[in-house]
Amino acid sequence: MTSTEASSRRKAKGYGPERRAEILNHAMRLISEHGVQMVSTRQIANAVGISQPSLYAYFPNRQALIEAVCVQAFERLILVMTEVAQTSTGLNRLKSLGRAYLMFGFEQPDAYRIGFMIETAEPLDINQIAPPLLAGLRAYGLHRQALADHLGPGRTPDEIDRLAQSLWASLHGLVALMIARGRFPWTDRDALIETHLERLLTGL
Amino acid sequence: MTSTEASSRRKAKGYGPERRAEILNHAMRLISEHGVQMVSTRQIANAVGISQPSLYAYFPNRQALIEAVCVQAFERLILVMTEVAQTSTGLNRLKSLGRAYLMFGFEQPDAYRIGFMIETAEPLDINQIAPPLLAGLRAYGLHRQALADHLGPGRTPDEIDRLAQSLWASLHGLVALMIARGRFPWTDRDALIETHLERLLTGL
DNA sequence: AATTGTAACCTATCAGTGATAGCTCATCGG
DNA sequence: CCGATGAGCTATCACTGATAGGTTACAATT
Repeated sequence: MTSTEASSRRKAKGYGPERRAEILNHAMRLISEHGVQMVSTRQIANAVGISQPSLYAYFPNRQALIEAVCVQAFERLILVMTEVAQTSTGLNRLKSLGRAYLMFGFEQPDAYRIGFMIETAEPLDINQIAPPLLAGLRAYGLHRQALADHLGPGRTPDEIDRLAQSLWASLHGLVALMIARGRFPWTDRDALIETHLERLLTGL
Repeated sequence: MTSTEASSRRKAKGYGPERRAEILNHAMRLISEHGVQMVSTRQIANAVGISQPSLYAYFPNRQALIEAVCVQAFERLILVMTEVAQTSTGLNRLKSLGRAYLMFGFEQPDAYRIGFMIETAEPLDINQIAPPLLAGLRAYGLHRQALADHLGPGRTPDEIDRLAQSLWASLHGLVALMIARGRFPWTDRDALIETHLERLLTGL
């Protein structure tokens, strides 16, 4: 109903970028509905109203399409985190960012899944930087910057990286595990979130 | 070279359980070499020296075969964690368990993926949970018990659950994120592991 | 207004995938 | 020696991601 089949035999030409965005939106919806493994290029093309090979005019292969979907999801988190980062400082900012990150995951599990839980392929070429990695770096960068600001000078970049990545991974772990194992007898979510943040930030 | 092709046109009959184990061993080797997504049922059957449909006499489908491989891997995790749990006590035991858990994830990423990262729509009924998930639950049980032992009496079960789940999620986060985002510029893995364990256990 | 070049789109097809149907023949109890 | 059993096989299915090459819409040029 919502996704109209191609009524005419051939879909009108779409201006490059617009059609690309159209493909991404349909792909994101289908993936969040059925899971990335269950969505084929033919299903995506059919939803858009074009033929399956036409996708390959916009993406070199299926993997690249999936990665482009991930980039969109990252953008949403970056927006939220950027806003939160401007409302506080120091340890409070770090905690608020963490809480915003967790809440984003719980409230928009589909976006979170696509952004952080769908695996990307191993590097084909070391020199080529994949877009999802760049988008992920931006989100992580906000978090790392907040940590660096709180810790103050006198820390090596490597030390900051280790702490930032450990903290980042711990935040991810709670969201990812609660999404992937929603049937597990978790304790009260809000209490668990506060315990998690409290434990992670003590001693910093 | 290592995997002998079927020399005769037809492979001699194998006694059920032995052939099943033979299939699992070849599948485990192929998966560890090429990754679970890159191994087809035909490749597995070819390595064993039987036809591809013959696999379906031992496993209802490919997913069941993969899960059986993971159960083997998980048995090793539980074995390692059980041994570790007996060689130390208190905080050291908790730390050793965490380290063993992390190393398992890094060394058996495919087994880890299926056990902890692939989402399931399975029923809550404990008797119908897929074997790999049960193995994961058993591992969590060892972890929670070690934490309870360390904390000693005077803690409510709910308090123990919150701490155990927060800690477990943090461990999971590091493995899951490093598996799912192998392209991210992580700091030195061993140093990151130690920093992670150190941070998670301070204050307990 | 007709022409032409570009590129967006198509159909047809490929090799490879997981899975099923149905035949064959090795093995063993009688 | 002979049937029954079942482990193994070949043939085939529907579907996947991807490629080759023809077709047509559209804008720019004449």
